[in-house]
Amino acid sequence: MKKIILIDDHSLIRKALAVLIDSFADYHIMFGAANGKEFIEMLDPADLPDIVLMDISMPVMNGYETTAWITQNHPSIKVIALTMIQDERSIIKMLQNGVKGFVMKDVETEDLKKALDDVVQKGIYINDLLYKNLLHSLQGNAAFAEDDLQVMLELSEREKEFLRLLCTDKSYKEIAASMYLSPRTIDGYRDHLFSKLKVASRVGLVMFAIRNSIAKI
Amino acid sequence: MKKIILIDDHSLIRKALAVLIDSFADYHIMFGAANGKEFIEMLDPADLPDIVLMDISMPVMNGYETTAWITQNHPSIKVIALTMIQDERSIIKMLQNGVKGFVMKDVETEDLKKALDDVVQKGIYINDLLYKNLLHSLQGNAAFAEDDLQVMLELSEREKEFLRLLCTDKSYKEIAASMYLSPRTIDGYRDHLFSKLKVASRVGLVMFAIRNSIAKI
DNA sequence: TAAAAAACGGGTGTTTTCACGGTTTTTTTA
DNA sequence: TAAAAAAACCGTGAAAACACCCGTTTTTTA
Repeated sequence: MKKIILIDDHSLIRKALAVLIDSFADYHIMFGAANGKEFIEMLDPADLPDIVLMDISMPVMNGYETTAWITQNHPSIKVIALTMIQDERSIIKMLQNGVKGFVMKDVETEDLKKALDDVVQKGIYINDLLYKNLLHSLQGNAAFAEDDLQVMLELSEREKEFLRLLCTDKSYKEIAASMYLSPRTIDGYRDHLFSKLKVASRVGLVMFAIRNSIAKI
Repeated sequence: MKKIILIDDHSLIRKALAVLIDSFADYHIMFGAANGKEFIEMLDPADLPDIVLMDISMPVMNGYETTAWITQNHPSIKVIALTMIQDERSIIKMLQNGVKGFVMKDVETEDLKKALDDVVQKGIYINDLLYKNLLHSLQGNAAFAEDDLQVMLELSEREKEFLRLLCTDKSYKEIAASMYLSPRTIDGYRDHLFSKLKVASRVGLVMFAIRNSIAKI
C-alpha cells in the first residue's frame, strides 16, 4: 500500500483525485494540502509519503519551491507534477527541481494509474515523447537561469506581487496605490530588490521577473 | 522533379544542404538566398518552387515575416522550417504563419529526405510527437500575441536593435552610444515606438520585445 | 524625378526614477 | 518574552525618463 499526498489549491481537484486514487487497490491518500507551506506544516517526518502529486501554480508556496524543498529535505519522496499546460519553461524548471513525472489534469484514469505505478517501479514516468525531447534538450542547454533559483526562493509573496506590477506601464506611484503602500515604501522594495537581484534599474527587475515566470509574458 | 529554394543566412549551410538535396533523385535546388528580402527579389513568379527550406533567425527579413509573405502571396509553396532549437514560441509562431514542417539542422539525411517526401505527398511533415502536442495546444490557446504580429512586421532592423538594447540595465544615453547615435535620436525612436506599440513607458516596450522574441530572455 | 517616408538631430520643461541617508512598527524565533 | 529580523515608512537631491515642439538629410516609392 503506497502512501500519497495531494498538493493543489483547488479543493475540488483535490477531492476528485482523492476519490479516484483511493479507488486504486494499491494506493491511498494520506491527506491533501492547498499549497507547499500547508504541506510542510502537515507533514509528519516519521510517516513520509511515497509519492506527492503536486500542482505547479499555487499561492503562498508554489510547485517549484515545494519540489525543491522536498528534493532537499526528503529525497525519498517522488514528486509527480500535475499540469494544465505544456509550457516548456515550467516543465524544465520542475525537472531541474527534481520532479519524477508529469500528469495532465485532464488525464484518463488509466494514465494516472500508470504514472503512479511507473514512478513506484521505475522511479520515473514519461508519458510521451514531449518530455523525452525536453529532457534531452535540457542536457545540451546551459543557457538557463540556474543562478536565479536560489534568489527566487528567498522572495516574499509581497515582493513577487511587486515584481508582477513592475512588468506594466504603471509608475511607482501607481504601483504603490495598487499595493496600498506609500510610494516611499515602494522605493524601499525597489532598492532592496536591486541589491538582492544585482541589477540597477527597473528593466533589470522586469527581466528577472520574466525569466523566472513571476510575471506572465 | 521538385523544385526547392533554400533561405539561410549562413552560406555554408546553404551550400551543404544544396549538395545534399541535389543528390536526391527527385529534388533539385533552384537557388539559395541569405534572407527573406533577397529571396523575394530573386523569386520568379512564373517559375515558383514547390518547397522553401527556411531558417528562422536571419537579419533583414526573418523566417516569420518571410513565411507570412509566402503564405499570403504564393500559398502553393510549402515552407519547411530549419531550426536549431526547439523553442515553443518560435514553433508556434511559425505554425501560425503557415509553415508545413520542421527539420532540425543537425538532422540525418534520411530525415530530411522524409520531410521533403512527406510535404510533397501529404502536405505536412510532423517528425515527432512534440509538434503534434504543440499543434494541439495551439488550438486551445487563445492567449497569443496575435495583435502584435502586424506591428512586428512594420518594425525596422534599427528599431528591433533598439528594442533589444532596451531590455538591459543600460540608460538611453548608453544605448545611444551603443548605436552610435545622439541621445536625441534615441528619444525619437522611443517616442515613435510608444505610439506605434501603444505603450507609455520603457517597460511597455520591453514587454513587447519579450513577447515577440525580439529580445532573448 | 517629385513626393513621401524614414532616419537623424535638436530645445525646453515636467515628471519619474534612483541613490543615499535614515526611523518606526510588526513579525519571527531563539 | 526579549532580541533579531523583516516589513513598512520617510526626506532630499541628482539623474534619467518622458512629452511636446521643431528642422535636415537620406532612402523609397509612385
